[in-house]
Amino acid sequence: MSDIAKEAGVSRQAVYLHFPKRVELLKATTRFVDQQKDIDERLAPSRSAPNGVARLDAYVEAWGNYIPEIYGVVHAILSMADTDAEARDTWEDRMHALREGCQAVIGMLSAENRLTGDLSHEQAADLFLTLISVQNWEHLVRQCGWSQDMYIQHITALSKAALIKA
Amino acid sequence: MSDIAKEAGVSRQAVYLHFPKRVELLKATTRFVDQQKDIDERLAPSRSAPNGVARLDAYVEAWGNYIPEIYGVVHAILSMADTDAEARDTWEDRMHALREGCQAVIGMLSAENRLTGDLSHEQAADLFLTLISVQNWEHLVRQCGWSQDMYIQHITALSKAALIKA
DNA sequence: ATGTTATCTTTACACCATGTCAAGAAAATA
DNA sequence: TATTTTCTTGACATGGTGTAAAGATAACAT
Repeated sequence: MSDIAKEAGVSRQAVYLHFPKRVELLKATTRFVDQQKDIDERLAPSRSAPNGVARLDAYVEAWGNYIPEIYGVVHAILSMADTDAEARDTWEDRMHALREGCQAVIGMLSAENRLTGDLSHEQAADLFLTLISVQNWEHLVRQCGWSQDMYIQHITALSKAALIKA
Repeated sequence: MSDIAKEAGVSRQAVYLHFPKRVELLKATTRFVDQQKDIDERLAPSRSAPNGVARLDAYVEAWGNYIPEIYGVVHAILSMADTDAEARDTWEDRMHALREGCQAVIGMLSAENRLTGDLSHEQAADLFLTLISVQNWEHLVRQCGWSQDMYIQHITALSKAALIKA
């Protein structure tokens, strides 16, 4: 909080005046970034995709390329989630929103009879959500040094392998 | 540290006497658990597997079933890794050891010409390591409520889909 | 059994981050 | 110009990590 105040050229207490708790500041930051980077517009191609496979492609690409934009604040929230219930809730909200996108992909695949047989819709969403998690991005891109393109390409392939009927 | 001392029926300072820093205690705990639960023995079936696919199966099963045994202390180390360089090193050491197992699987698959063509050995190890990460276990088993069996089964299938030639 | 050493307890303190509180200055607004 | 909002300054509470020193207790060796 001190560092942020300093960076903003304002006193530490002024920050607390606007954001009583650390987690409030982080929540407000995500709201701001989501609006600034226009997450909704980025997801539009997925929503208007003509079929399940195209929808999956567009979804992984949109979300996967959004992760680096929000990684900083997401990481901060995630590191609070162990001890702070509100941080946990904030993260769960986002995961819930992301899961809805996953379910839309899965529903479309299922309607086209292209969903793999060995998964319920719930399990498929769990697995899809796991594959596109921030943690996996962090590992591949930040730890292993993969390029953003390589990441998108392989996570897409993996998601298809997991969800789509052979 | 207070809680641990209390649980151990000893003063807080007695703990600091044996483990000067929090991270030392966690490192010692992992060493102890590894020895107690005999991680080496658990991985033996993978090392003696007759072929790459069997080795992959055995590796995912051994490690995947080991994760819940060490999750507590691993989580504690991981949550320190952001701020503590030694915690980061400790975790990297373990990841390095895990990666060697991944590389053994990949090397064997490659020797049998069963490794997928669109991945270098390094990339294959990165991807394999990502799939069997503690974070993915955490998400599927703890968050989504998957059974240990279901987790092993699907992560194994996913690893095969990612690594093995069609 | 006695002296020595290692271990543990008690108490106190330093440091740092989060969060609170109150008084007054500065800025915006009516 | 009066009022309200915002910001600053400085002080304090809390909780966790880590340090330091003095004395108690246990284990051990001769």
